[in-house]
Amino acid sequence: MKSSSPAKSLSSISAVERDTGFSKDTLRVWERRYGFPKPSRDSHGERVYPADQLEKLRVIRRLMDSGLRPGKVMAEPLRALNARIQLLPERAPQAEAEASVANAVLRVLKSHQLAELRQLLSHALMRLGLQRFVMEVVAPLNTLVGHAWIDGRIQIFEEHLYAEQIQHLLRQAIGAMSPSEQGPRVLLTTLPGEQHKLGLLMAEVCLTIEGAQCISLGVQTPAWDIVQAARAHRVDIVGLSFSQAMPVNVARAGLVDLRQRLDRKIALWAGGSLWLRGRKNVPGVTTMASLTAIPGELAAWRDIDLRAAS
Amino acid sequence: MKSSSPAKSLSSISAVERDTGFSKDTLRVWERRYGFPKPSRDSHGERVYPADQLEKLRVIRRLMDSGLRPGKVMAEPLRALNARIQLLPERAPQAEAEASVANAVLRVLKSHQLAELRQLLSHALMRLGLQRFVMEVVAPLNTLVGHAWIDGRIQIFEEHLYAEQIQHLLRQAIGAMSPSEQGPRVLLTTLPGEQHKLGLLMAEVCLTIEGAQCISLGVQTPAWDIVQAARAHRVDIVGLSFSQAMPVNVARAGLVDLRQRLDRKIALWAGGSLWLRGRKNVPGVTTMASLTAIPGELAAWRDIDLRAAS
DNA sequence: GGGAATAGTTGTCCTGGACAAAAAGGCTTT
DNA sequence: AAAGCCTTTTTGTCCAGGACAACTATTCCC
Repeated sequence: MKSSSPAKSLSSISAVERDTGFSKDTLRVWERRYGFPKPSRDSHGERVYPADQLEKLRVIRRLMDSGLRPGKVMAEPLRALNARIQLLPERAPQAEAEASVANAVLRVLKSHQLAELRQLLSHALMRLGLQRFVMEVVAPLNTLVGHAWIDGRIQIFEEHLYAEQIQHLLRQAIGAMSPSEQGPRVLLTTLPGEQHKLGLLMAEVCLTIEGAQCISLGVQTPAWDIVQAARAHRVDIVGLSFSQAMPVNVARAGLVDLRQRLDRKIALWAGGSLWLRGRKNVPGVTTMASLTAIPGELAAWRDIDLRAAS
Repeated sequence: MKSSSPAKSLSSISAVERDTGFSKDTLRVWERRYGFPKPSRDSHGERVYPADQLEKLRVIRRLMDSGLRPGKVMAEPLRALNARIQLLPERAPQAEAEASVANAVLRVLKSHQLAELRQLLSHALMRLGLQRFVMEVVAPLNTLVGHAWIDGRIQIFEEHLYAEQIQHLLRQAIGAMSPSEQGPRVLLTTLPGEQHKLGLLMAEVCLTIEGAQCISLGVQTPAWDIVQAARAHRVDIVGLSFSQAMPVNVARAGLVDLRQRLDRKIALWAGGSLWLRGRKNVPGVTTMASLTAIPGELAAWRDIDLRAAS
């Protein structure tokens, strides 16, 4: 459908930055190097981006998130870029039962029926129980939804809506559990730059089920404040969540820094899908690629703690 | 308690941008014009900001938010700026009872007793009811906590913990309300750059109480995606939340842009504490400085809608 | 085949200049 | 005193083009 609006929408460089997430510096240097985007200029000589270039930039964003480099894609016409998206490696399907739930969620998400989405998710929660729901449905769904966005099968706002609903569900579940009084005290948060909240919430669910006392600070707490909070709340463990979005070396540097400043007695755990790749461990930090590792690590911690106390 | 800053905490210009909200361009031009901030340079010649300058920048942010201009404050030493802050008209909490709740929350927050904090908040919620709790306790508390952070009376992690607890409470409350089937459909989110979620949640509570159907996308949705979502979900109203953290002109530019792209029939509402200052309205956008304005605006919308239908 | 060295790619930071939008100040008129 | 209008000052954002470290791809050698 060709938009019938006669007014051609033009965007300033800051509007493009807001919409695409590419910084002004990046947009300017691309223009210099690759000749795209090539905005026209207004009377003051400032860049003015037409709508079609903005659209191409959005496609480029998707391709880059799937690993392509700008030099390759910038020169190609929009048609070729769309073809490339089709060729992206297909996702490996999950196990049978969970795959059907996941696909149903994706379908409902695309049909924009909020009530159905809520019902579907809470029904799965009831059927499987909280722990299995988180580990077998939510965790795979997160990556599935992420990939579906790159493929263009769903849009950003649909991903946002999904994340919001899951958050609602998990928070209610956490609230319904009575907080333990005796398990290890765990401080949960992410480092600055890591915005993904779902990983944190899933970890909180699993930890609480296993009898830990969770103190969540939400996302993006600077290292120094984590140290302060750990001291103030006298926690036993500091747990950090990392998504794929964060560069491995940034994460690693943050962990080394934090480990150095944190009291030796406090355990430092790093979880999240980031640790699927990159095998090198940070000394003094326990990394977990999956939520399923949590019960085992908690048991190990209890064991060590018991021995230290005796 | 004036906590000593981390021994040698140095920040890059992008870290300062993230922490203070002042753009890199602004920070550089201030250095050129006023001689402050005056970062040292690393081996590459790149700016490196010491912690005390960052602290002064945060105080400046607070003073500018209350109307002072940079030329005035930049030259003064930190001591004088803190004195100025004392003179600012502190927004008096509404009534006696709520003020005592607010102070109690602040005190418990600083004593790091999570259980007491939870109990205090949920007790206030029970006593006042959801609507009064949100309007008379949570809203003033948000600004109080924000100010206390700038003044150094509480630390970042304490603010994070507060926000996290409120979020838990409000989400549970929203989940407990049965969604309406017939009220106006409202899409809720924030523009990129605005990370504060509490304002959004408070709005969702008030709107749901008044019988609207809320569809929340969480924070930071690009304008283009808001337009797509509004169309897909056939909403009547798009509601955006803005905190003090966002520069007024950035917010205004975003609203103008969005209003232009959004279907004329869809109402655009902008709420949040940002609109306390800055009186000029954006044409075609309804701005609300307080949650208390929501019922009235909803009634007005229903009135107009009824008339349009007949 | 694996690992190290080399060559290309890419985002962010730098300087210093320019200018429009907004605010303040001065002045006259109701 | 309040309201309007003009001038001056203040202030944030944009521009160009250069530099460079961090990253990725490729080649070469064992």
